[in-house]
Amino acid sequence: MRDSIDLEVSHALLEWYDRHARDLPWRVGPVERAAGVRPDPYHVWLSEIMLQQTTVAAVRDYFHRFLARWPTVEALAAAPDQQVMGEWAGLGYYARARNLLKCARVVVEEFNGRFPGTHDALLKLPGIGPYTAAAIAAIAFDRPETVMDGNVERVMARLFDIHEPLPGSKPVLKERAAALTPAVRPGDYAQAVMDLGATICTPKSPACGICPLREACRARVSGTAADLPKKSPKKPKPTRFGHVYLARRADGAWLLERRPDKGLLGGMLGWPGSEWNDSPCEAPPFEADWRPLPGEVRHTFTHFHLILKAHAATLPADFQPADLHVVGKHEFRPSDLPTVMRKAYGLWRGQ
DNA sequence: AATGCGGGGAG
DNA sequence: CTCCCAGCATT
Repeated sequence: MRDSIDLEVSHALLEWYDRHARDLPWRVGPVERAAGVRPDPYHVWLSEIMLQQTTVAAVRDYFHRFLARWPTVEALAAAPDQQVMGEWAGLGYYARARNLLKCARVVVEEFNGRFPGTHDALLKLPGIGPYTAAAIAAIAFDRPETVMDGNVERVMARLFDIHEPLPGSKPVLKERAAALTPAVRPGDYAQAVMDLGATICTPKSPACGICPLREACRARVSGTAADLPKKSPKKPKPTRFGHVYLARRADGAWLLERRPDKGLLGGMLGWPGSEWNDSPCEAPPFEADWRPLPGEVRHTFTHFHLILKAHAATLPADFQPADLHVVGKHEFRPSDLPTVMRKAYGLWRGQ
């Protein structure tokens, strides 16, 4: 049951949000919102998928490009897979892009192009988990759902001075967040907590002095805000090594592989090469006059560091190995490549 | 409950 | 360097 403290907190947050809400491309302006205009579910969904484990700054341009190229969910559903993967290239977590397309096609084929408006129905769609289902239901459909993301976890841990480390504390944090979720304007409230976490209640050196919740915050009283939430220690990242091979034909075409859908960089284009192991092992995809490119590629993935040596060769214009894609000189866009592969191309350009 | 999965910005 | 980000799918 909501007590008066809860009401005070959610009211203070909404009031703060009305004055300080960030102007984000997937939001409707305050004037429209006051007139009862809801944001487009397609825009909300697209932004929420992009924002999974990704900062607003990184998402902004991608969101505009996707919307310009595919203005509706029908347009996106009809897009060729490789176009969508290419447009997603550089944003990371490529399973999101594969699930984005799957989801768009389900929405078009099974829901007549309209996103379902309940948490449970949204949760069944590809790429939509508990957080995103709650966010879309609250923001686009005005449902009183409680969103739980990294921001909300941090704000709740501090507001209630919870010292139990994540992820064990998740149920308690969720309970606290649910108790604060108001019946009115749940979508604005959800975005208010996340805005607060992104701009005031930040991971390091939070701006407690200007926080709208400073009176209620128990961690501020204890002086523990900057140390919360506590997290269980994480494993160190090993370093792996490998080789990549940049083959260019005399006609300017490049030889690339499409990586399998499962696993690292799944579904993306990349240079053929060796496995990535503890020790480097050369593995040219075919016989050629390979020359080493100066320098090396250094890149860090979620769970390991990678050091790549790159090799280049020039081949006859009619050369075409069976298992590689030939990408013509004028179709080849480095921006279609994931970042590590883009870095390897950078070595070739800089040679 | 643990693990795999990108990339960039802040400190 | 380390940490974190509007997490999800899989095992």
